[in-house]
Amino acid sequence: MGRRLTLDDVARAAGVSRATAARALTHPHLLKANTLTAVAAAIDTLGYVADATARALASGRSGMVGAIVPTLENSVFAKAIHRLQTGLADGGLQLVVAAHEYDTRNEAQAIRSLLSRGVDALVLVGTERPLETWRLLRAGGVPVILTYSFHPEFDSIGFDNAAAGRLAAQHLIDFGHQRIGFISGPLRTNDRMAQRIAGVRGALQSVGFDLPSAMISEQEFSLSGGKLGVHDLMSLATPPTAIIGGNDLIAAGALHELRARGLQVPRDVSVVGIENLEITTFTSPTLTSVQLPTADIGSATARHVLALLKQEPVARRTEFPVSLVVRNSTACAFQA
Amino acid sequence: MGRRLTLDDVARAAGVSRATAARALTHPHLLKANTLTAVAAAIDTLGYVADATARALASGRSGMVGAIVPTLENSVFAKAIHRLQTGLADGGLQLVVAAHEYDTRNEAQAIRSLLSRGVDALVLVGTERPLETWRLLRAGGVPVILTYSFHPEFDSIGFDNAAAGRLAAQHLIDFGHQRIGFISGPLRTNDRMAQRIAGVRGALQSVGFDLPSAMISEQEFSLSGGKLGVHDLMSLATPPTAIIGGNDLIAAGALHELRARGLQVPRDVSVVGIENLEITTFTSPTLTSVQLPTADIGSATARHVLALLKQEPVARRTEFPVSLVVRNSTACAFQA
DNA sequence: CTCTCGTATGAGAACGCTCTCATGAGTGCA
DNA sequence: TGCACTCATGAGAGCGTTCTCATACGAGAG
Repeated sequence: MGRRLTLDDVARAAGVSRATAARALTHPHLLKANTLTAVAAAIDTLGYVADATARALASGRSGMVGAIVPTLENSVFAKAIHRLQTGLADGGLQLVVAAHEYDTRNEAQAIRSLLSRGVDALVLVGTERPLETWRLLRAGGVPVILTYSFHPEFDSIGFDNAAAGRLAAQHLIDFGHQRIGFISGPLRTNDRMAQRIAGVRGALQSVGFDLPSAMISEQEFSLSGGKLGVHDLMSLATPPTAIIGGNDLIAAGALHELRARGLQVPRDVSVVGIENLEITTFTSPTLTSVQLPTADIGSATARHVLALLKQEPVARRTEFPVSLVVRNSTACAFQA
Repeated sequence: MGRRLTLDDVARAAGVSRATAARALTHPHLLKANTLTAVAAAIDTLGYVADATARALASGRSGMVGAIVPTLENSVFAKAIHRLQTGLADGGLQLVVAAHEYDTRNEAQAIRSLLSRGVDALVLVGTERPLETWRLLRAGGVPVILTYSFHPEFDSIGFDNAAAGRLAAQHLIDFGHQRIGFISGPLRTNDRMAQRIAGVRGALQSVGFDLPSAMISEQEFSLSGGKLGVHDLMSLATPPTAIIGGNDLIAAGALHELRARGLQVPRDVSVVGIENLEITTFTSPTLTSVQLPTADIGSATARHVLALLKQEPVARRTEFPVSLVVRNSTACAFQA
């Protein structure tokens, strides 16, 4: 196949210098109309495609954005990453992804790897990471965008996780519930979940109740996680009258397990989810849930990165609202 | 912060030439033990990190692998991509992802973009794409790995989609069902779904029945898709006595909608899903489903790419088995 | 004691682009 | 007609590696 086509080939074919051919690609407005078309024609007939690597080396911009998430298997991240990718692609940027699986060492490793690759921006999830990693980020010389949590020092795009917890709890409190259980996802390196718990606890405490640690069951983000969580919580001497799931999958699993145990939802136990996935309308009863702006985070992050790289002004902080969607899994507590 | 640290800095600090410093990184066995340690020490104290871009330009290998999937929002791809990414990372490779959203033009665009980026390998889904795109792939000069489908010309890793359909259908046929409906996912640019349908049709035809096109409802890959599909199929003059969902989400949605319509599953209608997600054990009744090797495909693809780049011999074709997991959503057909 | 070979290192040319600076051709004004 | 100025293009030096080729140094063979 001969060697790769280079800009020199294009230049020769178009009868111009390499510099001019290059300009046709990167600064077309600097060229006279007919030289531009000549170069364009040459590019077309030859089928030339610029080498992004060489371009990156010479320009110092790679056209790539790195994103490191806990896992792609969780829909909350899969959806956001999907939107992020398509949004970036529209702006001509490529997305490089990595999953750290809730391990800060993997994350640090991935950050190093992406930085050495020269990504133009780095998208991370959450704010919980060792000092050394923060140092790495500051020294990276690359814009860092934090998602799903907020940080005073870095650009952040997310929502108020505590409010999500508070909203769920307040709804239950309004129904007269005092003993609320929380089935959380993995808590290791997961400030989002910690904040949701804090929100629930705050709501309870503000009306004189509490969320003791026995009322918190740490599980996987899955239907089975919800099931196991119910097993935990309902085995307590004084089991909760309402349960909040760390996400909808957990809540749906909890719903299922409660019914399997012969308990009626919401008559015996109320259940609230967080995320407001499609599944909330397919459970029985349908699941009250806190709507999370998952897709918004992805597209807003894409827009943010694009603006940043175009040197356009951007808000350092974007916070999307959360809201409660009431369905049939919640009702008044019947006091014993 | 001063300028970026380069190999020359390392060489100077270690008192060797740049070539030697470079060798310490890429061909350490060529160096005398003490020069190697000297360079290693210099790298360590300076905190040098090689510039992957420059390395890519000079070596012709980028250390990046491109993957283009229809969407990351479908768990079948999210899971495989997750495994692919972690597998590649273990081998020091970075994953660049793109989603084409079932549009071949987006896919071609993404392929071009990734090729220009110099990815060392390209992972694609399915075999349905315009001739021009195939030409692009052949001319790309980069190993291409096809997943979820097989192709005689390119390395392929997947499973037999027709068998998945056949397995589901045969199970229903064994239960005496003759009129089987299929609620498929999007059919555009989706040979996997077409093959599953072909498998169902083949099984039916081999026992003298058929799968008329009226018995196929094309929907989104979602719970609602299943719901709408049931709406379609059960409105027929002679509705099916069994329904196969293009994936588990569709099947679960169908299950839900059938019950909402007062039909009992499996007494009145049997339902089979494909993928065997966790949700199959949380529906009521639990959902019979065809187990797909989703995660296997991701990790096998990672291994395949790694072997390919190390010039190790690899099987051109890897096919994982599919199997039927029988649960409570299927039973004998009651003939009218 | 020379000749040859192998091993460890150095020198410097790529890799394919971008970008600064220099140059030449027009343009408008005095 | 000449001068300053702008606009379009060319020349060539990087960007930070890798890799080929050349070289220096020992060691073993004749």
